[in-house]
Amino acid sequence: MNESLAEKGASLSRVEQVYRTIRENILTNQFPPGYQALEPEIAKQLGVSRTPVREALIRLEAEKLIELIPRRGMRVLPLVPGEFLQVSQVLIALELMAIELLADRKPGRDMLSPMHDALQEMQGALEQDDLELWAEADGKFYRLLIHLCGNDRLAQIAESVIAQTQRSRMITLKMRQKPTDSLLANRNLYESLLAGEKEKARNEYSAHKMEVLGSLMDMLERYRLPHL
Amino acid sequence: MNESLAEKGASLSRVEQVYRTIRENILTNQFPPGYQALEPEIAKQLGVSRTPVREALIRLEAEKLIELIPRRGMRVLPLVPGEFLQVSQVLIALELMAIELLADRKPGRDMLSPMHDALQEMQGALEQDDLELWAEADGKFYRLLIHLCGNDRLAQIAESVIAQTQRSRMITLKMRQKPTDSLLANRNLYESLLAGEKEKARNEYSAHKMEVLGSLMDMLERYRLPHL
DNA sequence: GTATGTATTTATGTATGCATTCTTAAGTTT
DNA sequence: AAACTTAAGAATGCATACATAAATACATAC
Repeated sequence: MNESLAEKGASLSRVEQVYRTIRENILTNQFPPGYQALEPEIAKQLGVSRTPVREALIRLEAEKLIELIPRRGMRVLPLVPGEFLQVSQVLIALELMAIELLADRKPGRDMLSPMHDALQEMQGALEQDDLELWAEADGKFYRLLIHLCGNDRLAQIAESVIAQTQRSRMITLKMRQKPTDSLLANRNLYESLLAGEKEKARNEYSAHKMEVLGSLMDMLERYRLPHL
Repeated sequence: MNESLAEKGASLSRVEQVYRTIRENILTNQFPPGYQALEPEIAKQLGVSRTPVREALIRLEAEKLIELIPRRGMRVLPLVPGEFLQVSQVLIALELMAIELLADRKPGRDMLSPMHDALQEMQGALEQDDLELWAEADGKFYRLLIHLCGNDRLAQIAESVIAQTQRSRMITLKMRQKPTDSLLANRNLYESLLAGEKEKARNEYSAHKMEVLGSLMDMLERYRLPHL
């Protein structure tokens, strides 16, 4: 698993440290979907008492990253395809709003420059055929969208939703064909935002995302993945 | 405050009971925005130890209903107008998606009948000039929308967002003029959904909601409400 | 009266204790 | 061998204990 928390910076509360550690383990798939662990187990591993572990688990459960089952401890929540679809739809809803809000801010080149950078990264990754890198840049691009729109609450909720699908993303990554079209779609989105063409941005995003999602769902069915 | 939990049905865990009690107190404004209370206080009031109180508070904090400040206990989160706007935008984003999803399901009269009932209730309330009743029916209408769209995750997140603005709604209720136009807009939305006219439904909803939200924000500014 | 320093109180973060109840293992019966 | 019973073990839910650190009260000095 992970190192004991003993050596970690003592500035943070134990709960916070436990929380972060477990969360990280989930997002990096070290605790894969379905992984189970008991409170005392985790507590011993991390060298703390059950109390902070418990409180951290409650937070993680509220974020829908795990579920707490009496007497079987925590269980990393797998996403069955239907759930993956639902979570993705939520994210799309939020990103659509983010596009709307960002467009309304009439952002200049300076404001959007981080997104431009992300686009460059995506292109670079594509040229090197580095899928991982591409995914990272793509993720960055949309995360920027969310954070630049000016609605912190939206950003925060979106981040939580992203966390829930993080692993799935990594898994489905390999199932997709080369994401050349995605780069193009993102470029178009970027340009539309810069030009302040709200409707265009919305439509482009919507069409592209729905299509990607649709093909992804097909894949899941074809490969009969029981969960993500 | 509230009755001790001693007499409550023992079927639920203490954490759950504490959680529900506090949540209810917040939503009904018995714990108004800014209200503060210390863990030991709450524990004594409810007749339990600090442990379940603590765990309940963590959950409420995750839902953004309260914040936990070291040494000052829990504090019911007030919404400054800017935050109210943001939360409302999130809800709009989700409801827009719900409309899209529901429309795609090609719902028949039977499926939508609860929404129709809510419309009737709104009309009745309007005729009796009963604002409270109207608000309740209006809330029911949109909650149905959310729950009928088939996306449970969306519904759940939306519910949490609604909870955050519940109080604000009740307060701003009195500031608005008679919501005749809202009834009309809701009727139109209902009809469009029934007719499967997705675009129309989206646009109607969007236009109406944005307008109401805009005028509400104006009011808040005019009346200089510091928070909700 | 204001300011400074000290003592006291007390809320919190975390650990530990304990009864309950589920799980699992062992043993027994058919 | 399968099914049922019973006993042991252990995780949980909650209560309690305790050290720490902040807040408050109080006393003293200016």
